[in-house]
Amino acid sequence: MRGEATPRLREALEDDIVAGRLRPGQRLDEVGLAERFNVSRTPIREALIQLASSGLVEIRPRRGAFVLLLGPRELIESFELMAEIEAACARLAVRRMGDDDREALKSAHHACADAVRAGDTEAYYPTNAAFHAAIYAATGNRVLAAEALRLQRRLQPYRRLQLRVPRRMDASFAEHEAILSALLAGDGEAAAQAVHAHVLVQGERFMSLITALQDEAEVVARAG
Amino acid sequence: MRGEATPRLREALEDDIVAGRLRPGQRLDEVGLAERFNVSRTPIREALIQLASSGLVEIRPRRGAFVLLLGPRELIESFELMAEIEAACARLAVRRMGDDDREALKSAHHACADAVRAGDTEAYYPTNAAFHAAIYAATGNRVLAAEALRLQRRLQPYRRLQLRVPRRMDASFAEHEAILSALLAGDGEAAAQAVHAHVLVQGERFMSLITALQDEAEVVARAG
DNA sequence: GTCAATCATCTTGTATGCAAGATTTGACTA
DNA sequence: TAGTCAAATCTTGCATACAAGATGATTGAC
Repeated sequence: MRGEATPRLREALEDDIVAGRLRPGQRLDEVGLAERFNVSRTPIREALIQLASSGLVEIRPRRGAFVLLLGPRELIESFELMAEIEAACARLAVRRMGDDDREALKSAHHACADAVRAGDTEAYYPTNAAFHAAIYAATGNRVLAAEALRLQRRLQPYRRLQLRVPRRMDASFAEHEAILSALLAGDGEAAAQAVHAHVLVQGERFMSLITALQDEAEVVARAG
Repeated sequence: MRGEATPRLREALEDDIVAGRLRPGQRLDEVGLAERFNVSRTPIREALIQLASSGLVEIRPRRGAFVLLLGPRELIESFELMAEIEAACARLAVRRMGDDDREALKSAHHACADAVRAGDTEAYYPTNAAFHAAIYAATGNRVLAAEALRLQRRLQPYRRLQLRVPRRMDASFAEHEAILSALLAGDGEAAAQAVHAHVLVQGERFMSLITALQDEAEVVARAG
């Protein structure tokens, strides 16, 4: 049990945030978390600091830690950044991917297809994330892939809301199909543009959802 | 003491690393740093964790913290990521920058010119960084700009070595000039390509320097 | 009855203590 | 003489303690 508390806590909290069990805006009480995980405040603090650095948590000095709540502007900007990075990934992937990368892409796409056929929105999140991750990996650039993954996780809580939009899952999957064919056809520019649009459309359709989320989170923040 | 030890320590250590006073590969002893800054190990640890998350320090569990030493592959990959992000910045900057952004770019460029005219390599680092930062800011996307700045700082210790190459400063400045004209002319694609090449060339010319640095750092690591 | 100020309480930020793993040193053996 | 194993030492990781700022409640004044 010695020497692995902090990483374990970081992963547990990260999962809670990414999976939506901890909502944006919610306060993260050090003592409460320490009791819940049966550790002292020290490793909790260290985990929170790491989460703050990776952009999932916001630490306000002397006021505590909160699940990061991105405002409308920051959300749009984050999705724009994500779109640019994923487009770059697509361009590089076309130039460098090997047969194993191609297989991984197809396999991830099929997993998405299963979720869509089953109409299982909940199952679509991870398969969707895996499809995008397969593109990152196909670049052969681990630093780039790690960076893309970091941003992906940061936005995951908000994507989750996005997919509540009716028919969004089907539209998303159709876009995946276009991306995949461009990638396999070796058309880097087409793949880049398709990915860019695919990511950006999520950010642009957010405005109404954001305000709803903001209200919701403020209630949570005040209640907690 | 007041509640500002950790941020102060983080900035101090970050400056030391970025400025090259702490070398890549060097060990960062918690007790030693605590004594040097007259604080306990706690804020030191928290600062180190933050630096690790932002990619300047590597923490090996139970073995201590070290100034991050990027290997050849990671360096190449990092510069490629930087090139992609800066290219995206250039594209967006062309579409969105205002007159104040244009002025800031010109002003930063003139500061670079001064350093070049004086042949002052040491003064060129910050002006060069400021010129690039002006491009990030001109995108109007703060999230993107913050991300670009983070990567810039991460690579700063290595850029410093890069500029030791003879005539590199002049070549860099000439490339800046091409970038600036493309930006001011409103040619996003040209600006993006110029920036991309400008950043990537630094990574590609590194191979010989890297090995030198690796040896140097290993000596430091063993001596310390 | 409402607003403000002060005081009690709670929470964070830093210091210190302690145990377990890592490193180093020294002795013993091949 | 070189290599290996073991014990002592050092360092980290977590727990606990304490002080200062933030929050909230209560009381007093208007």
